[in-house]
Amino acid sequence: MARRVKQHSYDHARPSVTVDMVVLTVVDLDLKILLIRRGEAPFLGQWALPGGFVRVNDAPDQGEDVDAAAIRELREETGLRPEDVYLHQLRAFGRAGRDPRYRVISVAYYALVAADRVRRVVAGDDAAEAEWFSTSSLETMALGFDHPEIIDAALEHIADRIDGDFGMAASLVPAAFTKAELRRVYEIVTGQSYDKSNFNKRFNRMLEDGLLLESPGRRAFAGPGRPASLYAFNLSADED
Amino acid sequence: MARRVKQHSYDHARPSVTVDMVVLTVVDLDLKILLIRRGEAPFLGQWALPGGFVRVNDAPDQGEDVDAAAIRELREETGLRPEDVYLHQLRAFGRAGRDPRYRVISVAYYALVAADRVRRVVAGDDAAEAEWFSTSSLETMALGFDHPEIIDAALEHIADRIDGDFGMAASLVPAAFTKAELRRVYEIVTGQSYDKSNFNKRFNRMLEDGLLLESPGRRAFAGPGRPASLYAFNLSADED
DNA sequence: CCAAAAGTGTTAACAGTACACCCATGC
DNA sequence: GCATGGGTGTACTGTTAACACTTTTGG
Repeated sequence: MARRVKQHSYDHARPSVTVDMVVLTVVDLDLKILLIRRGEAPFLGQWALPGGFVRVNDAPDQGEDVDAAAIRELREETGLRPEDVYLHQLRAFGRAGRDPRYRVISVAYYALVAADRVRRVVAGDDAAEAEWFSTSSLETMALGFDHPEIIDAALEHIADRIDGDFGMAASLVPAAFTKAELRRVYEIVTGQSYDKSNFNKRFNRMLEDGLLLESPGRRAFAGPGRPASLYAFNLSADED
Repeated sequence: MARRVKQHSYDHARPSVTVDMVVLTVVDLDLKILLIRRGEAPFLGQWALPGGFVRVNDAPDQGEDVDAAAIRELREETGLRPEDVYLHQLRAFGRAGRDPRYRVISVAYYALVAADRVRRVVAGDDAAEAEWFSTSSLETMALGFDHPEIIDAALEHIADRIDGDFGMAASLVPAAFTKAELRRVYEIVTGQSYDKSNFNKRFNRMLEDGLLLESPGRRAFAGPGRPASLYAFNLSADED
């Protein structure tokens, strides 16, 4: 086994590193994911996750943080800033052969965003088109790379954690929302159904604990039934 | 912004990618972590996490999977095989400057292993020495790189998840163990204390559910008190 | 009045908590 | 016997789950 590393040089081959973004929003009682249609090989013309290379160099600044690359890609492809979303690193995906061209290791992130904060969807410079798809329609699509695996892992991770992390639900709901809207977000993300009364009891506890605030007297706009009260997350409160 | 990627070549700079291993075991009522004393720059002579470069190339096989690199490093530095441990990817650490030499992105893994499965500790070819340290003694040590951050993230991740993942506790306990031994593992990993009676009730439920098996009639060896019964995890049962 | 959606109350089952107590063994 | 650790029982409490019910709006 050869000695691999000397003091200020290296003789091992390096992989490319990318970030892949699983950007999700809830709209029309459905969980939607942002995909881009690839404008380049490989998988030209197929849908795939937005993302791109982490910009690195060896000296002196070494380029951007991997987290910064995720934030940059998010802004380039959606116009969203990190304070508008719940952004979290999922994990690295590093199977050999996952990119047929050359060795690429990808760090996957997911971003949860409320539908009313989605301003524009801009195709980046390696994307021809961008579009929101229902996550339930993905099975029939031929996505590029190992992106189906990344998406599945992200959806499972989110479904497992949203019940214990108010920030996740908060990021998927408009600034002012009704109890029913919040409940539907939980139902859509986890796939479970939540009893209205029992959910409201949890909701009321969060109000008492100061995690939620009543949005001043206003009510949701007209529909067939009784108008609902509006609430907002208390962003200055600590969770738990 | 320049076009970056053509069909079968690339013109962007690449980072090195390493795996870092947080290898933990419980011994003497303490959670211990395996560290190696670095035999090379940077941080020569300081303690750091075991790990090494992911071996990649561009064609045709592209080298080893990142997961395979973690398994290889584990075996090289501890002699442990993946079936002897609970091995899990934590996440990627990719801050610029985390390695002072050149740009290195690291994928961190943690491995939980029972003290009786630890056979030997072998220093790899870039490590001079290897030793187990109490995790509570790390604050006073000057570890290399961003390894304190990685270790903190791993310990927090494990403490948050061990209560819901029997596999983690199972990997930290010998093949046959007593209720008290298992309880102490939970206490040491989470930092909480568990009421003996209440823990036994959970334990007995796991017995009824077939997740645990009574180890035939044998008893733990001598001490001042009453000998305890021995149990084993039912590895063929599905968790939940 | 009726339909639809918001919101409340009631009950039983279950799991977690805090204890007190008994059992088996070495010395 | 007594100290030490293993093991059980009980009463209290809070949370969840299932379901029935009332309230407020538009048509």
